[in-house]
Amino acid sequence: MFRLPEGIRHLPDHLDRQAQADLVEEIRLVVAEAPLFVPVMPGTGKPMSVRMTNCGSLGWVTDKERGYRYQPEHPVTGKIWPAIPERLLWLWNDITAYPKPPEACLVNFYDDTARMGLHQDRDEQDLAAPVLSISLGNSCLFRVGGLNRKDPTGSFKLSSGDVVVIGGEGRLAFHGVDRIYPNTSTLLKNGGRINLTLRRVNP
DNA sequence: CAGTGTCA
DNA sequence: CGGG
Repeated sequence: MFRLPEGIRHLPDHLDRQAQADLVEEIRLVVAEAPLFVPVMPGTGKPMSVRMTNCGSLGWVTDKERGYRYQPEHPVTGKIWPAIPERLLWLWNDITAYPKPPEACLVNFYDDTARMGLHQDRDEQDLAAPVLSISLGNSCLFRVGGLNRKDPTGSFKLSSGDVVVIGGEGRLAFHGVDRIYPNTSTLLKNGGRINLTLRRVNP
């Protein structure tokens, strides 16, 4: 039997179509300034299947030598990240009510074959802050486990406009994306899925 | 022997 | 399955 960890809340269809389209437009501007890059595994340098960028005062990056970390600059252009769009800050306040604003908004782009293996979000110093996840575009199968990699897992579908809050005991739960369902949304004209995750890094 | 990896 |  699998129980979703306490602190992980799925808010289906939280954003209406217009709100989703507005976010996509904002993300287009972010990507124009901070181009998508291919993250690689620490140590091996093996590329991941997603492409990513960030906005905020800090962005999550990874490379072969230095591994996972947050830094103020884009790893390719060396420029500071664009600001987090205001509507995302409103959403963070509305949903989490966390007293400090997010410092990083990780933008993950999944093409229809991309996946994300089970992992924990533990590169943030402030583990008391929740992570807020927003799904745009094609649906995906999202998998959640427990605090240990081998704990039992369960999965559910995430659709465009869904929001997931990952906090409390679920904050360090393993999670990942098993697969993208092609042609399940018309929001992104070139297909794929965008996931935005808002994170507080410093306590 | 793990890995925000891959394949059957 | 197997790089580092």
